[in-house]
Amino acid sequence: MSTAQETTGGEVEPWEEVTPDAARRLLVAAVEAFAERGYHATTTRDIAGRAGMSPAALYIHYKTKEELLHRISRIGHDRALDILRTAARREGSATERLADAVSSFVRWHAGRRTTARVVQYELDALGPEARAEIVALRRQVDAEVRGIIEDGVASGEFDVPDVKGTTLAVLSLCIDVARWFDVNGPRTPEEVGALYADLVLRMVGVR
Amino acid sequence: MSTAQETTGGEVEPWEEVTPDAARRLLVAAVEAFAERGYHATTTRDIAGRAGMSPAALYIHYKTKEELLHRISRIGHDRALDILRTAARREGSATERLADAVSSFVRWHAGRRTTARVVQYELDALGPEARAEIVALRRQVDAEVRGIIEDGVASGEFDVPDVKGTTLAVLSLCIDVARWFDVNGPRTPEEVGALYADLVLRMVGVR
DNA sequence: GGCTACGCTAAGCGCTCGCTCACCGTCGGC
DNA sequence: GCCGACGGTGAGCGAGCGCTTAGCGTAGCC
Repeated sequence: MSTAQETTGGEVEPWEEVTPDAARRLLVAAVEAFAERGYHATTTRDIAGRAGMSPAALYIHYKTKEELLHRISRIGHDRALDILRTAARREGSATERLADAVSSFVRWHAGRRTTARVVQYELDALGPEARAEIVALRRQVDAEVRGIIEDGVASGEFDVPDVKGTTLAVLSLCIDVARWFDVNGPRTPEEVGALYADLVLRMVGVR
Repeated sequence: MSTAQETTGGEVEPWEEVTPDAARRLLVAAVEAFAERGYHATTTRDIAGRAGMSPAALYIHYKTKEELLHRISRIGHDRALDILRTAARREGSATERLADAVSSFVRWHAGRRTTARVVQYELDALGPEARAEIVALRRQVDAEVRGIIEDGVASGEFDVPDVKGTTLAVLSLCIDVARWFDVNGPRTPEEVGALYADLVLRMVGVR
């Protein structure tokens, strides 16, 4: 069942949209470094070193260290939003769509934990304009999940007194997976996804 | 309904165990700075400045910047564990104790969000020995919550197929409050605590 | 009133940071 | 075979970092 190219930790790296090759290698190195130590504790020398280049090479492909974070955050949020949209807009009951959304969203946060960690926890390191752009994407993420829950309430599948609060809690639960998930731990991303889908269905009152 | 001394954001600051006064002022300043910008992005000059002192004054009371983080983390974890222990060991059904534990734990993460943020998200900035000490406290936190859930399963109050996984999810949900809670937002810590207690009872299958 | 102890400051050390610049090897087009 | 474009390097700049040190004001004790 193995597919495509794999890298550290068995994660597939789909940064194919980043070209040329050297720019992608730098970006992947930055994702790893930011995830491990955080944006502010990561040096440009460390990033360049992981990519097998001299410190100056970074500035051929990126204007600043912050631009690297911005690009990573943008691509990561696009991917996260894409995952939720796919689940939200497929055919099926609200129950099925919510379970699908949560399990795939969680699988992403667990399986691609390094990326998710940077995407979810390094937002504050962005400047005002870049952050505003990302915050707009996050509002769309919220809207997709809220939409499914509203559908389930309308159809009578769900029993949810506080739709906005429950949406927040569901997303919060999924996002925090990126903080605690351990690639070498006892659970696979698929197992966590299934467990969380079940827990979330309970939260919305599916009997 | 206002009580005691208040500081920025309406939070009560109970750092009374930290003496002398200058050391406490520095520590409170560090909590605010670490919460706002993160440990690595905070300078010792910034901390001292917030406390109304020169940069060198910090080193009269603390050996290093890391010692400040260690003290904050230690006191914060002690407080968090204390909150959970109190709820876990009171009289009452597992349902009542779990609801109490979650609502008070969440109230702390929301109401004292700056402290909680440092405690929960700056762990990696500690050195190996300090981190090991804190990790031991976190295992006790986990054990308290798992204990209540196990009690509920044993008494037939709860229906939980995966106790360890559910414990993890419950704690994760509560902890993540420190990431998103907004003091100027529409919800009070009490409201979030009540909402989350309800959601968690649903997660453990209380009808 | 002299003396010590203590809390604090001004100045600055050594270092590392993000980033720049002058230069170089390679490779396709003519 | 020459040339420009491109992707890369080595060296290093100015700034800001964590932290130190010499010295100063004040309060308490004899």
